[in-house]
Amino acid sequence: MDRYNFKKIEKKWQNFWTKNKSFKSKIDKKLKKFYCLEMFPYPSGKIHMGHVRNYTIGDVLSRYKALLGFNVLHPMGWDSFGMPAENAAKENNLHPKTWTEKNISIMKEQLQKLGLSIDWDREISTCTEDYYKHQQLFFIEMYEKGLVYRKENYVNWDPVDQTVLANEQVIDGKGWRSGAVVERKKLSQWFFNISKFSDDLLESLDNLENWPNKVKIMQKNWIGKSFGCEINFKVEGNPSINEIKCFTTRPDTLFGFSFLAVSVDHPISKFYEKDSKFQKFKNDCSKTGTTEESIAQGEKIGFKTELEAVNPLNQSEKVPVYFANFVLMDYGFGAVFGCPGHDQRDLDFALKYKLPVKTVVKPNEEDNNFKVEKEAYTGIGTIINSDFLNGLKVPEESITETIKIIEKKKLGKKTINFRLKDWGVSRQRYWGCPIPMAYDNDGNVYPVPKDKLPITLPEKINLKAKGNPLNDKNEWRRIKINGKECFKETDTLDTFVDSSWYFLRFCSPNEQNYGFDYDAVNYWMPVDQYIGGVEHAILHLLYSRFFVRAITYKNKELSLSEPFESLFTQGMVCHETYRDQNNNWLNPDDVESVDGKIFYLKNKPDEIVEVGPPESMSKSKKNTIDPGKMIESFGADAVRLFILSDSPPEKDVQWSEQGMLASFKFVQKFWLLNNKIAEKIKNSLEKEKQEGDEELIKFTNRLINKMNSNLEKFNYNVIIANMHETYNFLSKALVNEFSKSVLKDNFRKILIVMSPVMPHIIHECFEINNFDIHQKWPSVNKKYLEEEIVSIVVQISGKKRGIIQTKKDAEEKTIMELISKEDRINKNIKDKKINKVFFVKNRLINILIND
RNA sequence: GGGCGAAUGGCGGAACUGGUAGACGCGCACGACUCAAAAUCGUGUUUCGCAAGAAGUGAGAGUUCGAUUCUCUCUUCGCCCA
Repeated sequence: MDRYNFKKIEKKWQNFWTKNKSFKSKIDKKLKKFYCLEMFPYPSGKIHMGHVRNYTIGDVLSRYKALLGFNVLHPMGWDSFGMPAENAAKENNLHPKTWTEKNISIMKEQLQKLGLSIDWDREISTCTEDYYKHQQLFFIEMYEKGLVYRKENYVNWDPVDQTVLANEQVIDGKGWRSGAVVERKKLSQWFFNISKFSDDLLESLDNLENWPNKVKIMQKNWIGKSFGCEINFKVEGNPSINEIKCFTTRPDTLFGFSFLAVSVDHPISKFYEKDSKFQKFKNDCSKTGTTEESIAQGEKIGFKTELEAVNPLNQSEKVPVYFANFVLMDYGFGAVFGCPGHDQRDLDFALKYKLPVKTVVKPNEEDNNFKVEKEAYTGIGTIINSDFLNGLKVPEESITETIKIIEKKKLGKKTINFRLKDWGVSRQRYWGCPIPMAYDNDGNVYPVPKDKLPITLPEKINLKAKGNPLNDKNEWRRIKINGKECFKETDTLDTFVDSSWYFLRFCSPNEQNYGFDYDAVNYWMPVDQYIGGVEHAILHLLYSRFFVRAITYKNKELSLSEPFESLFTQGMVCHETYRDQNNNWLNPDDVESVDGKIFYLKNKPDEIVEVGPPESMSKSKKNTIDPGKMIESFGADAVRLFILSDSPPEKDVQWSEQGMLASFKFVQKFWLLNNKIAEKIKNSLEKEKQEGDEELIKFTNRLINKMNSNLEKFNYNVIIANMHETYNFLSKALVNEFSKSVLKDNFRKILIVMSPVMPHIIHECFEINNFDIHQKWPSVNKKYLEEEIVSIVVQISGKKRGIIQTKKDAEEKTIMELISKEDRINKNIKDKKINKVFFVKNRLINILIND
């Protein structure tokens, strides 16, 4: 018998699927829909193993649901705007569009070689005018609904890339791509008013029952709702400044007040603008980034004013007022009261400027002489040294009680504060969606009229210019609005905007007049299963949730609250790392080993290679495996099989050459088995009953049952184990004779349940056996799940002493009789007094004896 | 520092709702086929022990007739936030 020629057969079925548009999805209101979506890729060049894992998981689910009779939508597209295209363009003198399109065609071909059940007629690419023109209309609509605004804001400025960075793009105070130290810079920026929905975004998390808990917790922390109180501090020293308003979550520590710190952008700063020392200080502050992390870790610096703030709970106490770099204007009111005893940041500041440290909370196990010295105490405890607040339990009682007192004395009021800030969407980049706004010569802002949309990107561009290349395009910038000469906005949108609604576009990708067709979205949405990496747990998912709210806001035509009904976050694909004697990273291809213990450079046994622990595959560590090569050498079915086999999908999986080979062998073995069975079916006689029938029917039903529950629970690694079990069973069972129809029918069912994982070979098997290739998922006959003979575990005083085979549903008495006949078990009980017997039907008997 | 999660053979990992721990795969060992090797097939493989048996799911306690599973404390690791 021939070896299985995966190249020929995989190609054959991929062509078949393409030609017949086998995965084309159409709205059919009679059918139950299932929208399966994996996070779409950035077209960076070639697909990587992470993609293979992500899309294989989604494909198994899609094929399974389709076999179950769902109307499945399984689309694919490209998140194709973004900086890498611009960077690559600079390096290679290629236009970002050319570079992107080339990558898309390579990656699309690779994905097709994986045999994914994707409706390619719905392919979208966010960098095309056909996509982003709708996004511009959304922007205008959001502007009209008051969800978009412009404000001056500090941004993380990367001086090398000449761009604004989002907080998460700043790592250890440096730009994630350039590595340059990030500066603060004030720019006019466009913002989405995401904080308008803070409460809704938070509360609705509870309804997302099929989201991983950890993702919900991360989002909750990110939104960061906190209760606190705003307090008005009386200020003396300057007749123009009477009061400074602060937000605090810890009003209960007011008696520990030893300074008041305000942001350099606080309204009172205007009184100091002429002060050259203040100017210098302000300048120094701009060297710290704007992330919470860089503020927490950076040096705390202050600028002392002549002002004094009065402690509202103790009018006789006055403390100095500082400008400080760790206070941000966009949190609270740009002012905080300093309590060094119970806030580490405040303590660092107080120690530096020799301000008093007052202890007003003690841990429960300490006495009233407890004193804070080098470390602020932020834990639970009791209020001390605080006059009428003394004795209150920290934190709940002390905070609520203090707020009550403050409100009663009309010094401030209870407030809710969110950590979530509005979403700054302006990027000083060429390769993004142009923001459809314009300015006249006086700086007035106009939305681009809808009939002048879309604003398309100019094709010819000089990317080598510093800063935003669109700034130089004077001709392109001109636009007439209401007869007035205006200039287009040159900033483009954050690419997170592109991916915040692509799942809507997939519902009606060819709709020309609007971003989506209402009927289509009302039918397909929400996404029933969203699958992707946990690294997008916060931003992408939060932004998408916001976007759905923004679109449905003041819009009665769409009833959609959440974009993603269920979420599955898959683990990463890891590989060992290798380094040579000079500490250079090495490719797995350049390394070999005879015994699997000692590794050396290929063909150079003298050059020993250092083996590091498995880490997420990355180009920088060179521990990547190219999926294209793997598919080339082993075939798509084998690669799909392996990527699912070794670990549960939500956990990291380690790439293993041996595991890959084992999966390849399995496909080969299965082919031989299929041919044997095909032969056997042909030669079997149609008899009433044959010796192997019963066992085969039982096995098949159990297999389907296991497959059902493992598929529903995403235990895809166990499914592969079930497939191996099936092989082992069948190859042994073949010595028996079967009745023709029984063998045929059961083998057909077995093939169906294996088809989601290895669709190519199974379709070939269908064909060889003359089975229809359009099958339905088989149902389980529960009758065959039950055993007539069961094994009962016999425990004596909790210890396993033996196993007894008996008829199903046997009573305790019967079992005891059987035990008395089994010497090996009985010797443990005879002559002993039986205290008690625990009996679990069909499972176990536990006999407690007196020793 | 805070939050979340994990820990099972030489390795990756199974185990329903508390009821036979180690499914399945890798590796390893032995055997068959072969002049030989590869490939393939078969058998075995938690540890200690010749065996009977004993121990065993990161460590320690608790609940229970019975705990990988539930509770508490600790250790280590991972992820996220700071």
